[in-house]
Amino acid sequence: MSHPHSLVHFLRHVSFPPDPHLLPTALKSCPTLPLARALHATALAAGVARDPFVASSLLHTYLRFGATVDARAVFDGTPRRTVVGWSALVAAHAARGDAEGAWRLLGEMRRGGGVEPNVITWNGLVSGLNRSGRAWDAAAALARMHGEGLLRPDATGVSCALSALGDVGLVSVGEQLHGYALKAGCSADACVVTALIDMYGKCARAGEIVRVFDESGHMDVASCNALVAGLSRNAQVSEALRLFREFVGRGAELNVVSWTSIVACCVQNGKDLEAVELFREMQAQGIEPNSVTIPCVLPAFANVAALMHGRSAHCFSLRKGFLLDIYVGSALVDMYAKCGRVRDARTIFDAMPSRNVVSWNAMIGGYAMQGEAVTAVRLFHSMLMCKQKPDPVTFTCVLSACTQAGLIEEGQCYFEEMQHEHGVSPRMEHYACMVTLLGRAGKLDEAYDLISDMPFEPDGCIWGSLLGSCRVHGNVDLAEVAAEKLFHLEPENAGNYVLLSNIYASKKMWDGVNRVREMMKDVGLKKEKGCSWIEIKSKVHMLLAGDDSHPMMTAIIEKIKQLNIEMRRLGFVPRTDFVLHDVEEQEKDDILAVHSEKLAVALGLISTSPGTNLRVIKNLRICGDCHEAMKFISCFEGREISVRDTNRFHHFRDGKCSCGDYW
DNA sequence: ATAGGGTTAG
Repeated sequence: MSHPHSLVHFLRHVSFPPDPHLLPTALKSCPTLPLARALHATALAAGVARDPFVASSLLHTYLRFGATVDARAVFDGTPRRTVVGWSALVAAHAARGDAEGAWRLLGEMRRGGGVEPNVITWNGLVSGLNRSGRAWDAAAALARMHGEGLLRPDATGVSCALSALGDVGLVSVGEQLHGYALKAGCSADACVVTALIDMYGKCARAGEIVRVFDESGHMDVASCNALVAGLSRNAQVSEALRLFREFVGRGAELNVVSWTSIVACCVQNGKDLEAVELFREMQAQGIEPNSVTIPCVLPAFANVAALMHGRSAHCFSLRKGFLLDIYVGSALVDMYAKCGRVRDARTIFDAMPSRNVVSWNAMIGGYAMQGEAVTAVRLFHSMLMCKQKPDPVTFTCVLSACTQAGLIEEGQCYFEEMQHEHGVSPRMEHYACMVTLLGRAGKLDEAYDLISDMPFEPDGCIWGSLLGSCRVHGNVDLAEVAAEKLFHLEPENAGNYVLLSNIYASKKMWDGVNRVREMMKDVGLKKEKGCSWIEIKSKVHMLLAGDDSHPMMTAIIEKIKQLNIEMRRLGFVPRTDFVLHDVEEQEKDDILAVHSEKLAVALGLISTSPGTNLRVIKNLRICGDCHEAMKFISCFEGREISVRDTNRFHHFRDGKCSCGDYW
């Protein structure tokens, strides 16, 4: 039966009536709805459509293609309408999210058909509603099943309902169901245990998930997986890793879902290098990644710019046919864009068989990150032409593109259009983009007015953006306003004090400088550790500011010293004003020397052959001094260097940067 | 005819 087409061909062209024993087999493997209809016509012509086996096959085949009307017509023509057919119809309506239709059928079967629903009918209803995202209806259906007093929900129904409750965060109902499962004696069922772990995990009850798992007392792989996912959701990455290692050690039969879960867990909790390592280990264990694993691991490659790993995931996906998958495609677009290969990203994007809002956002965001604002905006218009509805993320991408390129009127235009033409209310990040857009262009008062008119409380990013712009344009008054808010919102953020101090210093307002310095002594400051990644010969190196643990650190420092001498000789002046002011003047050079992006570039210079391009990723924004230094190094060493900071890409070449120093 | 676990953009 591997060639249904030939079978259909046979059935249509034989000169004697088709065998009712053959039709169900043909229907079972029938690949399309039109062919099913053709087979139905054949059956009618041959007078066998009412044969119980043929009719049942027709019913299920129509339901498989979602053709509920055809299915119902066939069912009504059936001599004896049994609970099996009714159940299938109810489940199909529920699975399409048609709760009302499903309930109507349930009533019809009892009154019109004189058939009582059984536990399978109810379970099918709960399960279908759950899968179609009608969580409330699913919970209500289970409650009613219980309320009817005739049927006790079994493990299947409880599992489905728990799954639905987790999705909408109805933990109190979930707890009641947990209690029912204990009473009904199905709380040890493997599916119920897994569903409980899943439900508690989605409702932020990290303690409960471990308790349920421990009490279950046996190692079911799906429960293990739910546990890892639950811990991941609740940011307990070390606990998840510890348990995963324990499962491996105890010889649990972990599958591709288990490995995908732990990889996803690491990626979602900022442990990119661990994710890369686990992905490698999974394959060493003989578990082959599938089309879910790939989009899980790709962000890890993107975050540390592991282009070679990303490329091999691309090739693997190509061989496996995963490029047809919208998740895989979107994640590849994002990965290439974040590795600075926006053209490769575009190739993937153009070849995708279908695109959703995530795919478009990834591509538009990719251009924005490159500072290719015009292309980003053009693509946004193509998106609208393709009838793809934009979402809040789309506008974050479009507005940030405008910000990078100083497209002020355009940005303001999209900010208006977003609200009035696309019905997207501005969120914090949209205001942050607008404040940056106006502030960079020197329209500080307009930026301040916008903040004042915000319908909700501005956060630290908003005021931080204003403060940064005040630094660029030397506005002390607004800087003091912004800084006061920031000292309140994020008192431990060292950068804010430094910025304000720098603004005072640039105006020679030494009283202000001293005042800020005093404040810094009083509060416990937290500086986020600068961290950069560079991929050299398929290996990703991580370099931390002020950390000398890299095995090649002596050579790296030597290289930086040598570069500093050359820079000095050629008239390059270090921008020491980007350093914290609580550092003695003579130390400033040394502090600057260990910014992580410089360590990464130095390592790249001494580990690759002359002329090789270098790609560095950094967890903070690049500082002005490093920006100048990169320009110099690109020229002096004859290298192309790209640095992706939290904001965008900087491509250094022949002493110039692609951002045109506007950042 | 019904069941539980992993996925992409900012």
